[in-house]
Amino acid sequence: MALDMKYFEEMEEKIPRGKVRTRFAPSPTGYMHVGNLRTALYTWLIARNAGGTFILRIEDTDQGRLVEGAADVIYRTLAECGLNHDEGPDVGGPVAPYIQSQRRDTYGKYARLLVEKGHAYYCFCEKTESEEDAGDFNRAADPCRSLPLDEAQARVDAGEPYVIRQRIPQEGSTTFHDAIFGDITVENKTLDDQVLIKRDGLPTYNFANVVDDHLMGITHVVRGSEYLSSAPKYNLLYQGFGWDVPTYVHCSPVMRDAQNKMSKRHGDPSYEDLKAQGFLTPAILNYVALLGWSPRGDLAEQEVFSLEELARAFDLEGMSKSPAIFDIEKLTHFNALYLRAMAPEEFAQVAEPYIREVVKNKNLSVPAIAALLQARCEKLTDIPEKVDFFDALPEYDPELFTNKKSKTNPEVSARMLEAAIPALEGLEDWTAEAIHDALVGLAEKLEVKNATLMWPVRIAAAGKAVTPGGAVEICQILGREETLRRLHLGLAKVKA
RNA sequence: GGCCCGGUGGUCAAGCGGUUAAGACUCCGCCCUUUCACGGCGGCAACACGGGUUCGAGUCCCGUCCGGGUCACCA
Repeated sequence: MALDMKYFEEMEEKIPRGKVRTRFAPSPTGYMHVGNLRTALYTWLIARNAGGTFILRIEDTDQGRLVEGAADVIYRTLAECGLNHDEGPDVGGPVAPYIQSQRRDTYGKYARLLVEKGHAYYCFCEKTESEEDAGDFNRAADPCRSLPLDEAQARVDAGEPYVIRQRIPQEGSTTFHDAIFGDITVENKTLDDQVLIKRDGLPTYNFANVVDDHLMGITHVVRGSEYLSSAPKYNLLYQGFGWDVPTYVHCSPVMRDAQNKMSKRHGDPSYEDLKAQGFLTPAILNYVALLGWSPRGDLAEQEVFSLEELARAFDLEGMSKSPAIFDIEKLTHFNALYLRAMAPEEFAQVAEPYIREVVKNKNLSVPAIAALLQARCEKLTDIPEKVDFFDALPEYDPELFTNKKSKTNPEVSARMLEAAIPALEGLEDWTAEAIHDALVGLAEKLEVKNATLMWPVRIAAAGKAVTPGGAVEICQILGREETLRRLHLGLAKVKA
């Protein structure tokens, strides 16, 4: 069977050239790791920073690991994060298809081409797992390596099962360049004749990757540093085909602690999990971007970045070589920053479901409660436990009326509440200003500091020691009737 | 174990031969104050170790130690 050179020529002609092209190439597992998300982000940033093209490619060559609907998680996450792709399975593009399982015949053809060029060979051996595991498989001793091509071809034609292996030079060394790590050289004898085409006819990740990256015109190959050690083999593959080698960008991993990568298995949160924990997408992206990359020059001090700002500021120079430990506390800090930076209406909108989880009373104003919360929560999930007292006055200990700094105790509190009740009862308008003025005026009249009066009022109104907002805001939100009811209850409690 | 990579406070992270070694998170103290937050101010805390090179080394070289990755018909 002769090679159809026309096919290869046509494939070459389709390749877009002249612009930066990057690709995010996940294998569909059903969830988005934080590390994956960061890789996607960096890949997107490199493309956007250069005015290039960002491509999504699905790598599903492992038939044993297919997960139903897993690709949807990827589409949804990228869209939600604003990491829009210019080409991909769902939007098409000049070098479609973008799903590896649909490119099967391509890999076979290119593998055959490589065999023809002498950089790969058919292998009919069935090595046992123990042989492979022991690492004592001696490539040079593989009889298939030196099998004449026509002989091998005959066996293939006869239907004998085979794999195709890369023929690594026995001598010399291979040097490749990585944008983050610089030049790395390894001895060829430390490389093995890796399988390119599996017995089932599908390509291995390593081979499909090289073929697709070339055929899709990828200029920057961004991936995890776990691929650093297979990069020399990639180089040899590119050279074997006579293709230009892309710029490698190997990103160090996101760790859960000093020795373990973040992983689903250890129960580390995925992107979806973080959202469920009350984190905002832009805050997650911002934090994750800075985990492994830092801005230079004028921007060196900046820590809050929108996606657009990141795209403008991003550069390979700022990438870190060492692994970074994911710190939920710092993510929390970024989240708090984003929460506070929101317009009050916007915050009220995102906070509403969390407020309504515990505040069922429709008479209580969500925007008013949200206003108290905005500077007081770091995650949306902090909200419910902070505002539960609005709906129902909790059981509380009269000891709460005692506070040293405010100079209150049960006796003082009784006196304060007795004075506060008529003062509030007589108010014309139930506004924060009116309540504030009435109470401050009363404190002045009683010749006590504000806190001495405010403390018992707040405790009686809320029934808990720590509340978002002070006595004035709480009373205002509660409304006149409910406030007075609670103050009377408090008075009774403190006199008992 | 072989090969490859990495190593600045607890964490992220500036630094690219000459700095009192930035900044952020966390923690602590103070101020503000109607509790708590927010905000403001201040503080604790680091160049893994040993040799070189150099007038001078966190920055360059070598070694040691520690950590990670990889050695699949998984990606």
